[in-house]
Amino acid sequence: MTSRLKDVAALAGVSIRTVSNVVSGSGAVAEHTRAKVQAALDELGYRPNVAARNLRAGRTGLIGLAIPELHSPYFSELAGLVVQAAQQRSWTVVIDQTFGDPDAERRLLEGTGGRLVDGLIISPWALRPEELAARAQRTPLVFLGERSPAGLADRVAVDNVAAADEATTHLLGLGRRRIAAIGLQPHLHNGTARQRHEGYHAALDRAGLAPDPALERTVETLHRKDGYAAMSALLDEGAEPDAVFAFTDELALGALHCAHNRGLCVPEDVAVMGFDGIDDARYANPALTTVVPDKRQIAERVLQCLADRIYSPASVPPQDIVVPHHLEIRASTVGRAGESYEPTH
Amino acid sequence: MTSRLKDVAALAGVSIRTVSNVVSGSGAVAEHTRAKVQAALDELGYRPNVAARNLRAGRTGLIGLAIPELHSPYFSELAGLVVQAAQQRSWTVVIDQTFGDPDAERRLLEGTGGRLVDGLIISPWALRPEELAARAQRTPLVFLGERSPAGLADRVAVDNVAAADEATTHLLGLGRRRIAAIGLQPHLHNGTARQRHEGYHAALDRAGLAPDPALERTVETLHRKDGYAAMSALLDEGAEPDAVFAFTDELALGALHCAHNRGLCVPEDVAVMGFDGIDDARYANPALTTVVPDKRQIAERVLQCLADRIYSPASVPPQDIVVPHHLEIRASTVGRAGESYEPTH
DNA sequence: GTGAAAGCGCTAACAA
DNA sequence: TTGTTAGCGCTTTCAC
Repeated sequence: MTSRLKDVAALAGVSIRTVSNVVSGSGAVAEHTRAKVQAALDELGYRPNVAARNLRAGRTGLIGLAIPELHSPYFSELAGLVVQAAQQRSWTVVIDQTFGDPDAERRLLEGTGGRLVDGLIISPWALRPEELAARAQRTPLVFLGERSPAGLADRVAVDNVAAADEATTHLLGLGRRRIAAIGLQPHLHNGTARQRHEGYHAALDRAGLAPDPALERTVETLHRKDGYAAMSALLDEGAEPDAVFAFTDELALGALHCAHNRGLCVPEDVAVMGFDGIDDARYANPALTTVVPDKRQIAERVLQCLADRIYSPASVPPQDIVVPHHLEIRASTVGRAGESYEPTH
Repeated sequence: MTSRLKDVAALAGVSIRTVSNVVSGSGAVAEHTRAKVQAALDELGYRPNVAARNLRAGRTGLIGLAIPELHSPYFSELAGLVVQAAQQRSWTVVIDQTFGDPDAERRLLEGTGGRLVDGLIISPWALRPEELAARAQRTPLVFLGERSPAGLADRVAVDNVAAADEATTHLLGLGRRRIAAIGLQPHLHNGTARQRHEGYHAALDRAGLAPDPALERTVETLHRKDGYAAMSALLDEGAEPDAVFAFTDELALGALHCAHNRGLCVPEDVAVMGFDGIDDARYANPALTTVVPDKRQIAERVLQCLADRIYSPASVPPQDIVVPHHLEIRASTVGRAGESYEPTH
């Protein structure tokens, strides 16, 4: 069943070397010989053995993608794009889920798997910058998304502060004055929540509004249920928000569902917006206004960085790549006008 | 940087064999020696070379997961569970997206990658049963989900006919009589749509209702936008449905969004239900009634099958494993009662 | 244009 | 209990 180069060589009556040349397309082979070898190749249904190849080449052709969870729409969309982009570069992607577990992140950075991958893309979550720094020198590494300290390794992200500022400014522009923020994560050491929080404050500040602690909500994770719970608390505790800026779309969708269950009108009673630009947002009821990072470009740039690190021995200083984003305004903030919005792709 | 067994052996002043024993934990090593070796191991930061190991073992420790697209919630949830379950068995998962492309499916079945994976889990989409059969004999193979012909290889799926019947029966039980079906895919050769269609008919039949072609809608893909378009057409063409059974949750969410945009009340004017039990369904407005396959069990059984095929040379006849499902009844079909439903996890 | 052979790093059969 | 060594299948240098 499993035929090796040797078998093909024997059948074709040539040496192993010649078969190898035919398979790889390298080296010069006489047309006559090539045909003979190809016939043998086909007859035996030869498939190269990757393990042997890798051992020889010192590379595996695999790259790792470490994300908190595949299950969440933002990461699955991103992962899909990374897998696609990697394929174009003849890389195969191995996906690891860290579930926000610091030990899992640590293990991946240390490369426990034993040089399984040629490079690693990681979206850190629970690890402190110092610890990341200490471990970042093994395999080529790129920090992904908005949750990584700059200066340690290449990093690809959107400008979270600016984006959160724009989001908040959009709500302010609609005349909202009691804008809640859902998604603070003071217990985590990634910068995302902090940066979005900062942008939110900056916008309020420019509008001459003082931040109200009663309107700022901490969440444990970024799932819909946390958004739902935060919104419930906000309403129960009489914070009386007239708008909600959720730091992720999932949180926003949870908040939206809560508003719906409470019989509130969105956006009349309370406007809601999210961040991430996931597909669900477009089809929510009402459709959710959100900040959309250019995910395709994120995937592309991340792989570009990795390729540079893997193939170019010359060590360039860590790059900090900022990917564009834009606001997608829908019914959850502008109401009727957006209500009649017909989705297009 | 990259140290090999040989280096460790030299440093510890023992043979390569002893180091190997310490690393793998096999073989008996004197406590004294072990400590010495361990010290050397730590000092050099030794990491085994997987490629070499694989070459030796004749296995790569990788399994492939081929799905239409990672991007869709149903598949990303499933993929997340498969990755997790695989990890417990010390397997690493390589994800491939076929995007419903027959050539991509063909290539994967043929194992173009060259024995990269020890086994393959595939959710076929565009390939005909005959073709699947012809190619199914290379690496151990398990067909995943509801889209695979039985009898060719192991297969894990829910009972689609029964599930669709239950779904339709639920709507009939609410007094609905003009129940539309969204999600027919006569152009595809996978059985899913056909089976759900069959269950839908069976239920109508038992209720003494004749199927109305005007209520049955074909879709090109299973995305939300297709559900949206199908619902639009249904309404525009005056089919006057009082309920919609969408063959997937994504389609249902598209339909729901369309109903919302048209100002229809769900479920008063039209009840909507889906199939797949994705997380978005729970938080839709109104929350979506859906058929929930036990995804965790699907992942578990799929890996079990693969493990059996990979480790047991004895060739058992192909198994056809049916995984349980249940109806999750929410506001999109039962209205107010379910409206006050507070999500719990 | 083709063949012979070394060796990638590891495991395990055989020796001591 | 530990050392020596053959090969896993492939690529590639060196020789013809």
